[in-house]
Amino acid sequence: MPLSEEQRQNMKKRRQKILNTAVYLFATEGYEGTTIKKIAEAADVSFGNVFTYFKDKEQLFYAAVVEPLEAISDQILDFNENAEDPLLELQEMVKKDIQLFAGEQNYLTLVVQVVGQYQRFPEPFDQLNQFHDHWREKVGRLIENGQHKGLLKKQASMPVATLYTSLLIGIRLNNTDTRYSDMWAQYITPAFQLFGPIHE
Amino acid sequence: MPLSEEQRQNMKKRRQKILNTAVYLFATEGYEGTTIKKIAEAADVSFGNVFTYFKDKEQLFYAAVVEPLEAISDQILDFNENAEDPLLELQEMVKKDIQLFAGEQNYLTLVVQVVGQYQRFPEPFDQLNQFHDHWREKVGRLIENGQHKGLLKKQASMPVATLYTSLLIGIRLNNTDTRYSDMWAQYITPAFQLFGPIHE
DNA sequence: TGGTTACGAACGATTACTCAATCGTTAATA
DNA sequence: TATTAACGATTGAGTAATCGTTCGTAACCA
Repeated sequence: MPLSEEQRQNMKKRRQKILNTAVYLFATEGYEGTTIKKIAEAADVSFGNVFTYFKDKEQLFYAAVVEPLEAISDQILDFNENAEDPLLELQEMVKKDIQLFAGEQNYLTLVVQVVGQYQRFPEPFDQLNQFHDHWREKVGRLIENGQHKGLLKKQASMPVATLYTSLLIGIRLNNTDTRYSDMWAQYITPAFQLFGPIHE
Repeated sequence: MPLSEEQRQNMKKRRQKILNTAVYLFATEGYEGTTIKKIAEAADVSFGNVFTYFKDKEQLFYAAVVEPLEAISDQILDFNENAEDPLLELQEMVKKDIQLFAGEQNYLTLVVQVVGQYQRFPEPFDQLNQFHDHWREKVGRLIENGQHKGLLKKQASMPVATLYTSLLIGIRLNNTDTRYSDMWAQYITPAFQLFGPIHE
């Protein structure tokens, strides 16, 4: 006797609500600081019901770190490393990434925790690390593209790519206020300098 | 009957040992993840003795965040914003800061936690924030110095200064391995690009 | 009625913190 | 110098509260 489609949808929504609440609480109160009781109350769900969707606290944390990553990684990797005009592609990438990082405060705070305490969270850290390597290498190839066309200063590409991703997570860390998203716009031009553009 | 000088020295050492242990454990295991019992064992001190030096866990955490800040802030602020050759001063500053951030893994991981979860730790965050403002403004003045001398590209100085401090904490976050400190050297030159140096 | 989700009281483990007892050192006395 | 009284650092068992997890029961739907 299978469940009705409506019920399966409701359960899916309920699971997602728990997960979103968990992301927020894990991000703002840490792993041990976040209790199942708090999550249940904030998600308007009974205490025991959390365990029907997630085996235990550790698995819930893992899901909170890894599941949102898929949605975000698609946006971050959405640029053409073989662009005809790599300078323009870089500039649009920077603009897009900065806006993205400005918006995603909760989740990125959670990411910062996992990366900062990677010894405590080896499994979710591994997932983040894999994505980070992909990302950095793709950025590195776009930089080399620009260098071959004589539009960027010649220098090792990977350190620059690493500095770029470091810069993004660093800005997120340093800007506690999300509200004034105008502030973020002023970072775009100077951040672009990092790649060593050659102006004629 | 006052304590002898030797005893007061021993107590000072004991306090410092507890504090150093606390920095390490808070950094690697988080606030709630770090128990007084763990700290006492790791510092080779009895459980109850921790409370003779620190009123409670919260005060110990505050001390672990704020006390090392004084030693580090002196090094970070050690540059001349009115230097005759601001380009050279900037370059040396970058080199020094990157080396400093490469070495101080434990404490900076703790800083990342406080900044990332600033709502949970308002008092220590406030201290970090005050120092950060000082630092950024001093860097900003050095940048303006360079711009007035025609050595740096004209642009708003504060966003660049903010990007610089963001970059530093971001590199620390992205490089989990301290051992290969050679790696850090390769960041110096590209990071310097951020300030928009004008080469003739 | 049969089967699955939702619920929350109960359980053992662990937490921060207290406190009465103990230990080590100091300084005055013999 | 040897003895001892006294003071404060040190100790860890004890306390109340809270944690993650389990599980029997209730509620819901096909």
